[in-house]
Order: sequence, then structure tokens, then C-alpha cells
Amino acid sequence: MNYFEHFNNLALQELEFLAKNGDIPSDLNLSRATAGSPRDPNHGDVALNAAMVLAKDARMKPRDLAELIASRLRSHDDIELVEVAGPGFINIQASPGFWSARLLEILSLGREYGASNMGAGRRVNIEYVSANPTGPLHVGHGRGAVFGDALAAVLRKAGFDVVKEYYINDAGAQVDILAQTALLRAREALGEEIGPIPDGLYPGDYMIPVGEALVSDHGDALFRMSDQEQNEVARGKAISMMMDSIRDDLAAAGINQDIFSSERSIVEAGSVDAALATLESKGLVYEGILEPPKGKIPEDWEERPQTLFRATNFGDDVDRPLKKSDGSWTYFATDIAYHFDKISHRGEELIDVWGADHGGYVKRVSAAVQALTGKKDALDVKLCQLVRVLRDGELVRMSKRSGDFITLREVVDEVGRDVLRFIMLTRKNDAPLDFDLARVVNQSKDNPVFYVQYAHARCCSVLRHAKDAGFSERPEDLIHADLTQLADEDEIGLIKLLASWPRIIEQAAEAHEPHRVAFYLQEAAAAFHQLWNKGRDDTTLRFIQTSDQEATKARLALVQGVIAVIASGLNVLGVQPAEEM
RNA sequence: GCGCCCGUAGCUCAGUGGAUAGAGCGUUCGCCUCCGGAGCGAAAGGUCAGAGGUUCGAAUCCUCUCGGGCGCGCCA
Repeated sequence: MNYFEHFNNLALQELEFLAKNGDIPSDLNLSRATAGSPRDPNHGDVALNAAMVLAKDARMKPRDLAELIASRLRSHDDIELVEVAGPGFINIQASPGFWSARLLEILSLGREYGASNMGAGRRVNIEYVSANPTGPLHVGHGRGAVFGDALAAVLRKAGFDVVKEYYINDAGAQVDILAQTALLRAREALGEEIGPIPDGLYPGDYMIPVGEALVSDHGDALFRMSDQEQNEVARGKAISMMMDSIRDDLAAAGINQDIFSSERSIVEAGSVDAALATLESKGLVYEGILEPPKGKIPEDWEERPQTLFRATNFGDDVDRPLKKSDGSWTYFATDIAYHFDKISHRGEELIDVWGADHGGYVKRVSAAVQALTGKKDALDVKLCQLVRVLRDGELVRMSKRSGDFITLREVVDEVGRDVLRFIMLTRKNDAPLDFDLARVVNQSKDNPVFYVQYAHARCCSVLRHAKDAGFSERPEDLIHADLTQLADEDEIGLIKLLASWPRIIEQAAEAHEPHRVAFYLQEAAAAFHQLWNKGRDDTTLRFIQTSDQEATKARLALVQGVIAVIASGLNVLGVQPAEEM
């Protein structure tokens, strides 16, 4: 249960009663009434703004309306205390029984706790990584990969029906260059001296096995084929080998997408014509001449009429070309078709995860999706900022395998998938991230992964000790514990924090911001460690009290609650909780 | 020149209309015979880049200015 929503709903019910009774107008818009946590915990557990938001329309003073609502809430079982404060806040303190019920809810749901039906089964399509199949994934791709994967998990937990997708850019000039590189590497594999890889081709060592594979498939017959045939064979082989290796790298990071869509197949299936016909039928395609771009004008700029999409009708800065000068589709045109395909078959809402360097492309794609669907917010593009890889504060550069960047694989091999995934989410997606290979594996408090894992492991340790001392640690036994034994303010505070997990999931899903989960887990871990440390000074607060069975059972229930919530959160991030460290 | 993102404590960053703006690191001062060691507790520290505006209420929304990053037809 999202308890904020719960108390807000109670207030809304009372408002409806008051409306029916004629005390307030019946046509109030209740959607702006929300619940938050009061700044000062002494003000209660939940603060409602309903009275302040509705006062004007209700033609009442905010505090008077608040008092009216408050007086009706006071009798509710879940509520201990209601106060009207400040400009008209309704501050609610929940009853002890309410918090006990939350802990029982956590124990009975285990790591399923936090799931919500907010999404109501709505289909969301999330596309991420989508790196060109022209080389290995680097850490920047890794960030998008982890972000997309975690966001997908957040959305699933919030009740959305999610499709995870990868778009393979296997058409266009880049893969032609890849094919040429593969052919050169094939000559090398046949024993020819090829010298340094010419500028413009892909220099990385990872193309050597592609050349070798071409030779083992075709031998020197490869070079007796027509140029076109050679190119096609080389391109097909190179793309399939690159994609295999990309899939391997993703799998090593624990990322498994549901669908891999190919740009080439979209063009070949005629989807571009279909999507553009739709735009044309709406009068959004025309022949025209574009102004040269301001600032630096390309040297080979040539004014000519071209086929344009009226992106400016939907908030873009200029209309965008759909055809290149050689008559083939621009990348944008096939991308329109791809998004048309997704929105027609694989999701009512689309999310694209891109690198920040593609920011300039957002408006035109949003414009196209808007034109195709008639909906303004059918597409949300999330941009991930740069990752800098450091080692003890020193910038790390160069990689033998890729030619320039640290690869995702190298990082996974060095620090492990769990560390990679967690650290990638310790920054908001649009903030740059420093990834320090040395610090992220430190076993100290300033390493967030360790800190959270340590909390979970400590909990597991307590349960092991309890078991040795003859207690049952099983949740199904612990639900019978007398939870009123949990009376210390830090124990109660921890329960409240655990109980806010469902709200975190909903907020993260709403905002498309999985990092909120990582931040929440650090908070939950901190609260647990704090309670633990309190037991160092005050032995009566330790979890296991051999002389007090009831207190121990209640505290074990709390420990199981911490385990459930941390495991639930780590699970969403794709990180395996540690039972020992 | 234009567009997008960012500007919050000494540093790295949370906080997408609510009350006295938070955390970690660093600094200062105490504690450390510990269920699990990889420390604990407390304090100091702020013109939320700046200026206007919107309203009961703004770090948050709008406009402008300054500063940083990214991008700007036939690359994807």
C-alpha cells in the first residue's frame, strides 16, 4: 500500500461526504489534492494540502476547510492524531496499529512488496542501448543499458506491461564501412600484408575475427565474387558477429531485451513508405528548400529542394529532410517508420533512452510521433549523460579492444555486474557520472553498493544468530509476533521508511527515474545501520534478547522487513542481494 | 547565431508547487572491552547562479541575464 495515497483518499472521501451534505460545492476538482511528508517529523506522518488547494473554489478559508475535514478524519482507526497547521495543512499521525499492519504486509509479501497497479497493465515500449553494430559497447552504452533495464523493471513493478527493445542500425553508410573493414581483415586473414587500417575504417582489433570467419566460410572465393556480392556477404557476417558480441556483453551485465528490431528490415518491409504515407495524408510532407544552418555553414552546402516533414507544426525549429540527395531515406525517415511500428504494435507509450549527444534529435522525433499519434506525450526521450572512467581519481583512457573507449565488458569483468548496475544509478540520468573502478569496490561506508549490501548481509547474519539461539526466523512465524514491542523511535522510524517503498516505486515510475530506487536503498540501509549502532551503546536495543522472547520476535520481524525491502529494491535494479560479505 | 540539458553546503550530488532546503565526503569536537570487523555520535557549514513574474506558498512553473556541457542538411 502507498500510505500517502491511502490517507489522501480518506480525505477525499470526507470531501465527497461534505459535498453530498451540501457543506461544500460538489463540483470541486480534487485532482490537485496530494499527500506529502511533513518537513518536521513532529508534524506527523502525512501532510495533506487538500484544504489549501480547494479553499478558493469552496469559497472557504483554507484553515476552516481543513478543520472541517480534520474533524471527520479523527475517528478513523488508522489515525492517531489530526492537526491543522500553518496555512491549512492537515497533518496526520497514523496509529501504531497502522504501522504494525504495514510491517505485516511487508512480511507477507516478501520481495514482492512495493508492487503497484498504477500502470493498470498499460503497454509501455522502452528502447535502449541501440548502439551501432560497428564495435563493442563502451561504458557510455553501459549507462544507457543499465538505466533502460532498471526503468523497465520499475515500470513492471508499477504495473505496466513493458516491452524492452533494441534497435539495430544495420542500414546506411556506417555498416558499409564496417563491411569494407571486414573485407580488409579477410585479406589479412589470407596472409596479405594490409598495413595500418586506413582512416575512415574501423581500426579496432575486434574486426580481426570477422575477417577470419569470412575466410573460413568462403576462402579466397570471397574475392572472386562481384563487389556487390562481397559487400553483402561481409556486411551480413560483420553485423551478425557484432550483434552476437554485443548481446554477450549485455548478458554479462545482466541485460536481456525482448526484441531486437532491424532498421534494414523496416526499410525492406516498406514500413517507411507506409509511415510517410500517413504523414502525407495529413498534409505534413512537402517539397521545399531549407535555409542553411546558422553558425558554421557546411563547406559543401548546396541549396536544393528536398522532401521535408513539417516538424515545425509540432514544436521543432525547422522542417526536417526525409530523403538524401541520392534518393535514399534519411536516418530520420526510417526512424519515423520505426517509431510508427512501435506505437502501432508494441506499446501505447514509448520511451527512448539515448546518449546526451543525441539531444539535438529529440524534437524532431517527438514531433513525428506527435504527428503520427495525435498525442503530445506518447514519447518520452531520456538522455543519459557522459560517464568518465577513473581509477583512484585518475582518468582512464584507451582500450586495446575498442580503439578508443573503455568497453562495457572490461568494466563488468573488473568490478562485476552488481557494482556496475548500482553505481550507474547513483546519479540522475541527465547528470554526468564519474565511475571510479577502484572506489566502487571499496569495502567502506562511502561506497554506496557496499553500504546497501552490507545492511542486507548484516540482517541475514542476525537471522542466523537468532536461529542458533533457538528462534524461528521464518516470516510466516514472525507475523504472530507482538509488534507493539517495537517502541524505540528508531525502530518505528525504520518501519515508516520501509512502508514508503511502494510510493518510491510509483514516483520512480511516474518520473521515469530509476535512480530514485538506488537513493532510497541507501536511505533504508542508513536507517538500519543507525539502529544497529544504537544497540552497540544500549544493549537492550539489540535485536536478539535471549531473556526477552517477545521483543526478539518483534525485532526479527523488523529485520525480515528490512531484508524484504532491500531485496525488493535491489531486485528492481538487477542487483543480487548479498547474504554474506 | 539558434535549440536542448545543467548551475543547490568547501567537494560530489539528492530534492519536478508545500512549512525551518537534505545526504555522503571533507572540516571541528567527543567516543571505540563491537549481535558482523571493514568504526560510532555530534557540531559547524546556504543570496538554491542573478533579476523580475505567476499564487495562499517557488530550489521546483514562466521571462530575461550570466556561467558550463551537448548539438545544429546529404552521420547514425
